[in-house]
Amino acid sequence: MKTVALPIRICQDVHMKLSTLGYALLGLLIDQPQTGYALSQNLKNPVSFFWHAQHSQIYPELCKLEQLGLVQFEHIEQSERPDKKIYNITPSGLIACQAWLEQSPDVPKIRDELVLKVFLLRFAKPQAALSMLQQHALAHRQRLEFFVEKLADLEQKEGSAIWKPSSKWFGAHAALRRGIGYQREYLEWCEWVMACLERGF
Amino acid sequence: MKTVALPIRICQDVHMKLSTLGYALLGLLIDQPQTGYALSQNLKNPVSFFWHAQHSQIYPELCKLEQLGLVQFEHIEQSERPDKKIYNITPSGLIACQAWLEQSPDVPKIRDELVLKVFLLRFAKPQAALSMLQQHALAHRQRLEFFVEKLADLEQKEGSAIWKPSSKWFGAHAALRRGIGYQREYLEWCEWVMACLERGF
DNA sequence: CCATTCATGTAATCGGTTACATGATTCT
DNA sequence: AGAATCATGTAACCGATTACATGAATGG
Repeated sequence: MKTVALPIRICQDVHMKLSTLGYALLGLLIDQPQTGYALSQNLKNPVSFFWHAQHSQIYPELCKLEQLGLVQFEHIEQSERPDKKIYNITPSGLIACQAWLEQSPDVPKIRDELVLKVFLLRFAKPQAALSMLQQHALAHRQRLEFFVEKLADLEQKEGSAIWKPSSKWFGAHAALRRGIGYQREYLEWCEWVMACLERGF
Repeated sequence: MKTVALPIRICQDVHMKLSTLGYALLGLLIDQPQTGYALSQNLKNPVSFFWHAQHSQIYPELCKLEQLGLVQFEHIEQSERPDKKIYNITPSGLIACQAWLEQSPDVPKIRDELVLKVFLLRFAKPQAALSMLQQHALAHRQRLEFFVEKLADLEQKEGSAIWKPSSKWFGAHAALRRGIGYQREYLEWCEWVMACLERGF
């Protein structure tokens, strides 16, 4: 039996599997053609409270998307800045991203170090456990405040547009609401655990 | 050139860094000496709503802990079952685990595919997005119900002991409360997004 | 003088998943 | 006859993080 060397396959198959990062990049490129650098800024703390990535992951992923024919780039020479590549999404990239958007993802399994520690709480000194929890609760409170501020900013700038699912700002609005709900609930739980500890053994 | 075989280093340094899984295993071994197999059952879905691992990760990790002197094992020969190794935590293992327990972990960065999809919602067909969300919400509702049932079981079996931080059941109680709060909040958010979609564009 | 921004990449390593591998016993 | 339980391991792979590498311009 003989195998034939296949040419690079321009993949228009909607059912192929990309990493989530790949789809995230496609999604950001629907909005705007941009460089890998700009994409890495978009996916950097704290703008992305739902997905993040380093440039060292983004550049190779863009190469992969390009080889699959899901994005294209234009090389721009610059004199005072390093040259750059502006990436565009292709029609098949758009189709692939939309197909992904319409599939319900698996419910992610939680892996949370603090919950693990609380599970093992009885093996720690109560005082040390309490101050550990206080520190952690503080971090959550700060994140919560950060999200609340961001939402207030967005509401002020964009007004009622943030409520329309077709608007450019709905996505950020929804993500911020998720972040606020998550942090608030987490904080309440931390306070519940601390109250149990203070009520005593 | 000749290499000299170094003796195995028994590490008593409290400040060394293990993976979270390593500490999880140590914590479970404080409770009870047990085999790698039993540990993998403990860290298997759905008993662990906060940390999980496969046996292929657990066996090598136990070797590492043993080489560091944090656990020991006893080889048990069996006739009707495969031979097994029963692991025990050592005094330095206990110290290392307690030191870890008392440190506040970094607040984990959320990486949630559904939130990413909702962020990009305007690029999907509204009908498809709605049914995707309905499916996802259903999965969260089921997990929520599962946790609620588990908590009811625990409460019934162990009574008021689950409220004492020093009790064996407090950890599971707290973890279940966290799971319930998390799923409930998530579900409410899904419903909010769906309501926005239904209210229209 | 030093840090930051723009801009792109590679290499090493780590944590985790999936699959491969073996093999007796017990339950359906 | 086939699946599940007990029991232990290895190997390949993938996604993500950290560090290495370069280099000009701008701002404090």
